Amino acid sequence: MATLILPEIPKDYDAPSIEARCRALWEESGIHRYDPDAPGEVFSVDTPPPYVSAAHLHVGHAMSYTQAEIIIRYQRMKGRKVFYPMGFDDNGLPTERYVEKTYNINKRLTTRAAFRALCLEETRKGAAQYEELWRGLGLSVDWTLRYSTIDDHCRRTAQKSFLDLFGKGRVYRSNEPVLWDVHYETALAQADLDSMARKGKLHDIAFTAQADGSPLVISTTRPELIPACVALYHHPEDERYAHLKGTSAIVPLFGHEVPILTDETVDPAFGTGLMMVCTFGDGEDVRKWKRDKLATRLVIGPDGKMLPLAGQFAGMTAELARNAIVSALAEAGFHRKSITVEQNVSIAERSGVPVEFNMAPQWFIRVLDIKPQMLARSAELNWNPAWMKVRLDHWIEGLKYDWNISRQRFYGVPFPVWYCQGCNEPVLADAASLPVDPVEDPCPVSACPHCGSAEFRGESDVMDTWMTSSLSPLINANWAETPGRKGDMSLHPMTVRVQAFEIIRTWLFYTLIKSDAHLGTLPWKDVMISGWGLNENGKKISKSDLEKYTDKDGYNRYEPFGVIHKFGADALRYWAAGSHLGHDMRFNEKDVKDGRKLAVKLWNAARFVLMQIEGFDPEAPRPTFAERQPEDRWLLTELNKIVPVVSEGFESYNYAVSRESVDRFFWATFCDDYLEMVKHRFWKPELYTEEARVSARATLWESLRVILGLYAPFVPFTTEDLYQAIYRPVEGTVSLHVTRFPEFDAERTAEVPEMLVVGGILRAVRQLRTEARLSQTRALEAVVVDLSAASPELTEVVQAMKASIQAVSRAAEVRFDTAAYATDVAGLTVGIVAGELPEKTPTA
RNA sequence: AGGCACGUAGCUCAGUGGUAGAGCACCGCUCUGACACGGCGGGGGUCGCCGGUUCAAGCCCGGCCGUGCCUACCA
Repeated sequence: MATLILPEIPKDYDAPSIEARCRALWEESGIHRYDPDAPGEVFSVDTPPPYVSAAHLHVGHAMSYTQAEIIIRYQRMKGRKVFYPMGFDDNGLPTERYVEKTYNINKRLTTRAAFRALCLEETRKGAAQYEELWRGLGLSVDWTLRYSTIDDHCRRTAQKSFLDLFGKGRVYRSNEPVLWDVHYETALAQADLDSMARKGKLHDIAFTAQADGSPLVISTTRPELIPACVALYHHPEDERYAHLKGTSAIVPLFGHEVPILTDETVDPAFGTGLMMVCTFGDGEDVRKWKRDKLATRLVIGPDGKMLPLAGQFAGMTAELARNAIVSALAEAGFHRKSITVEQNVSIAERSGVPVEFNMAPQWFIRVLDIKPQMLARSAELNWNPAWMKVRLDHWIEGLKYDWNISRQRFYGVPFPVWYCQGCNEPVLADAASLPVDPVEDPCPVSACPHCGSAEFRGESDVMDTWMTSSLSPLINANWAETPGRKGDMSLHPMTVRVQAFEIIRTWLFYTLIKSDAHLGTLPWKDVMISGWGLNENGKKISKSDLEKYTDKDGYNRYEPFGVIHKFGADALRYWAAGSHLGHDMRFNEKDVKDGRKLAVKLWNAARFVLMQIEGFDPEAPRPTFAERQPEDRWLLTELNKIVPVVSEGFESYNYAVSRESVDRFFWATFCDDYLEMVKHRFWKPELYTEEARVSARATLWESLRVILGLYAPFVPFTTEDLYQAIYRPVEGTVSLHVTRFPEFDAERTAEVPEMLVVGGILRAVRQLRTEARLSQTRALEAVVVDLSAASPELTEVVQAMKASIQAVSRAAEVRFDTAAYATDVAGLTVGIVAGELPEKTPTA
């Protein structure tokens, strides 16, 4: 059998060329492609479709996507059939605004189809940038499974979802007070709200009792809603106001009469204990309005300006009207006092302006009735980390409104609905015709089945963007049965949802709703929730962070392409694996340098191994484990020990535990100790048998291979490139990433107690060298071992390990004599004899 | 206001009952035949504070303080 000619590995670690080689290999070999017919269990991943128009990519994105991908690579190496698609979200306000701005177009002069074409074009550009980053990071996405929430398949799926929910009675249309964004002039869902703390003024305002003209003082932070006042309330047991029961009050300035009612939720201790209820100040007003059938007096319009009911204040913004009304009240003698208070106001997440209520017919998905069911679904899910579950549970418990899915915007997935102009009944699209746009497409029926009218109007509202993205598992599984689309319903439920924590209440919650409503199942078995990569000050990475901090090469510190360019993709990935799942992590370049160091160290360790094993034939029989040298048995045992630890870390999404374990072994045990020891066998052949070298070569060959496997999910480029050069010619597998992940070897578990002695002497000699100011590698005349206090067993071990002791000491001989320095082995003391310094420079 | 997470060496973070850890930074020594993007050694912490349980607590329990996030109708 011919000896294998081992390859030369370039001396310098060159990340860009390594990455280029690997990317080409992965692309050509198609190893990331999902093959439904392959054997094995499926591991499918529902990963966030980013907003392409947002395009502010930073290292935080790289972090969370990488954390998930590390697990995916592991699962692939465990032999699972990986289904890893990538989508892009191009619905919603961000895209609409972006395209409007970029092309400077007037939406009223274009059609949705034309607008959609522009969005698709922008999506294509934006997605290309994302794709380049994902590929650059080594994400093993199957790009043939790509989807875009604007494409026909996704629109079809979203519209099918609507039809199905309509058929099941889960969707309804109603003219209700809805949360309203006065900036973008659209309805919102509860999940689209944010809150903002600010200082406000609490005003005491006098109403007038209808019965006797006495003043009734209420406290309000929203005096501009006084014209909208429809009732006063007090607590039913508040004796101060008991006599008002059944009477009414006159609203100051505006003069209309409102009833005085009671409600348990009124806090008698707040303000005067008397409150006004308006159309509509908050959700509580809406609740009382519904329950007590109060009058309706809308005073704030869809654009946030005061309506005619506000009288002289009509046309003002609510903000302006607030001050103007207070002044008018003061002049008229109704204003009593004002105090400054801290208040929390609800704002629209997208526009940042305080939300108002508006009334318009909207489509809703009924969710309030299934809160307990959703909490049960939450409990069924395998949450990683487990404590993220309460975030969803709290959200579900706090839900107050059904999910409003109507948006009064131009662009998005249309509702597949027309309305009869005669009786206003909705007519739904045919399932077979999806996707449709009712603004442009004709109504599927020629006469209304209810009233016979032939006039129809297509719904011009579009769906909430989450209506589509909440279907990602069903988009992937081709629930809509789009022809030519990969994937089928055997993929649903998927294995794991991967996302960050801030979209638990939206993406995660809505997806649970959809799979439950459509199919009565969970959308996935597991969820993996990542934290955020923060800037150096521990804050969210902002746009200005991405504008500042640019170095002389033009690379921004938080910008992933720049980081990859400077340190390599593996370095950035390694950094990403440093935070425990779900925890935020501050980004520092110096921490990325650690990743770079690891990659370089791996490279050099591999080069070293190749140098030492020259002449090794990987296909020839190797010594059994029992036949190996003690150092070799020890190394293989230590390596074998970490394999289950690493695997269990990955299985439970705790990649950080896995990384730490491999790191400790690789740096300390393998490089610092074992490689240093094993050198001697090759450099001092006269002290060792050929069997000892054969044992070393076999051990180096095998252990490097396992190390590459263990590190493969973290640093896929470096490990792959080394695998290609060293092991592929022997093993024949196209890529390291489709080889089997290292497995625990039940035979390689023998402890090697001799190594405790050798290790103890190694540490002692290193210490003694430092104290004597000697280089660690300088040859010593002798290492002195004092066995006077040693047990017979210890003495025997020392004798047997004499060559190793000499090796780790780099000493010309081992002397048995008295010595003072205590090792960490009981009964064993050592010393060193430096001897003459070798002449370095030639003598004259 | 409630919930969750966090508070461990100058910095970033490990450490789920048994004598305080890593990396970076710092101070020495070392350019030795894988690697100076390296190696060896060292200094540095009353583990936020106060109680409790235990033979034993950074770790468990209670309370407080601080930070971040989530939730919340105090009009």
